[in-house]
Amino acid sequence: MPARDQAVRARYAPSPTGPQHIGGIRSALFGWLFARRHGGQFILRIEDTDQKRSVRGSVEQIVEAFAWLGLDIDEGPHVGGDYGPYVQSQRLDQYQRWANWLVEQGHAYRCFATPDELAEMRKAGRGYDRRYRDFPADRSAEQAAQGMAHVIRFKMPLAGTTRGKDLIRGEVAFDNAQLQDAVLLKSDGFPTYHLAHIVDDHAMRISHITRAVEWLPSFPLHLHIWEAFGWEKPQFAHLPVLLNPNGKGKLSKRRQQFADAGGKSVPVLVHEFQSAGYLPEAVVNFLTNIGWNFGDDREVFTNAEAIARFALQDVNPANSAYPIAKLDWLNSQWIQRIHANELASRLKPALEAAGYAVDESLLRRVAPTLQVRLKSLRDVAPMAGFFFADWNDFAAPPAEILIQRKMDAAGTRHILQSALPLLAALDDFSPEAQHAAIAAYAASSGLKNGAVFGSLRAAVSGQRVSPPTFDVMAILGKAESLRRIKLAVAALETAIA
RNA sequence: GCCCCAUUCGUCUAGCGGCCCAGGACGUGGCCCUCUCAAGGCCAAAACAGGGGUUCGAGUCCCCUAUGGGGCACCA
Repeated sequence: MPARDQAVRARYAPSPTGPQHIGGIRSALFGWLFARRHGGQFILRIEDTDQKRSVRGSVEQIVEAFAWLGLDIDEGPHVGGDYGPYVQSQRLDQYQRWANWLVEQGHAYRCFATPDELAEMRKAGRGYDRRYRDFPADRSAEQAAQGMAHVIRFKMPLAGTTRGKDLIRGEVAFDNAQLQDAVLLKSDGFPTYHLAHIVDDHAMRISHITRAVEWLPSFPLHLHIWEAFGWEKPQFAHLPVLLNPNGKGKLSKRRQQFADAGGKSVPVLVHEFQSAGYLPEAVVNFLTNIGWNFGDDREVFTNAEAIARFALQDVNPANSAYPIAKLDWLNSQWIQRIHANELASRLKPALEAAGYAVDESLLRRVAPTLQVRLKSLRDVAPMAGFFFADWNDFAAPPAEILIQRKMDAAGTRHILQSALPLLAALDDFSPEAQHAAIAAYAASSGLKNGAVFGSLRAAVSGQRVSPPTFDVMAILGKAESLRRIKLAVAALETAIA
């Protein structure tokens, strides 16, 4: 059991195509957990060899997403490292040099087929027919020297079977006759993924390639390229992917509606989780639990706890439907789990976003009452926003809020008027003291607790749903609580008159 | 069309030949607790895709079929 293995280096190598998608993050997370488990490094490399698809600002978004989730990166374009640059468009000379080396060694060849010719071949049903595979070397070099447009293709074996070891699936086998002579270097001098990632993973000493299953079909190609270079191969793990919540198709890149998720808009981009009020701890916990499990039936665990147990061999090879409903539960678990003061500081932005000017010491007193009743940080505004509105502006809520079930205006007014002197008489205005006084009143008056407590709740909070009434009053203070109750009494007077 | 990978409750999963008339979790339903909303506790319904093998014994191994996912680009 290697607690430390300096040789372990895993990486996340996304294309900079915009906001970070949760599917990509999940793949990255498994590589990250693996690296951390073995005391290794986790590297970020930007694969921007397709100029058309690159989106400005993507790197910043990736870095922000990882920072928010608490996944630290050891080397990358934003932090540097010994094996940079970590952006492929800055490594072009490497790819060209190695592509030419493969041609010289006879492992690859120049292909002068035009786009029209290729379209023709595709139309005919089969792929590229390898027409330049045996093109004489001298003519090939001559045409290239004349500046004739060409790509460099890899010479795949024409027969036999290629076997590879996948850490998750075990041995996988492919019939070489099915494989094509893939393009390594495009006519614009940019490499394809196939060439670039191998040159980089070798140069950056990557020990374990963790990537999504869609790469499995090109695994044999990559294996042959590694062999052609004569480089020591890393280990491979092809990770399962996330499917839409209904299990149909890969999880969509775009935010969208899913019937199976109750018509709710399902978050898929990292910033959507943040703005929806999910805790990063909950999001990471959620993702870690898909395709991998803690091992002792525990569902709620920290990153550190997961790291201590993580193994790629334990990853479930099957793709999974995106179990988004579980995230709400996990989020509420995490909201209960963090310290109340920590919750307070995380709640502040949500309140401010809702337009409240937040008094931090007040928020610290309110936070404990919210801990068991928030599913999302965003729920704080409807539940407890009233604490942060200007108290001077407080107005009694309408009668339909004040009057509880099976009660009328007169009865409600009577309850509030009776409570007033009882509360006023309390020297200790703690929730417990209030509860004792009011519960005694309810019992002696023959009223249900619900009717009494509910009337008070509505009077002081202005809401039907709120944190526990006596907690609310304790936080508001005796004077403010009494003032609000009197306001409610007055409102009911006019309702009756 | 060809190739690859996968297949346990609605969903996420445990299970690596006997400990499984299949366990946990979310969700759902019920009960309890309860000042609202929650949280919490208890209970319930709910699955080994189908068919062949191998074996004393199969959810676990093999084959076929079905279904799902992915790939077959000068995208990654």
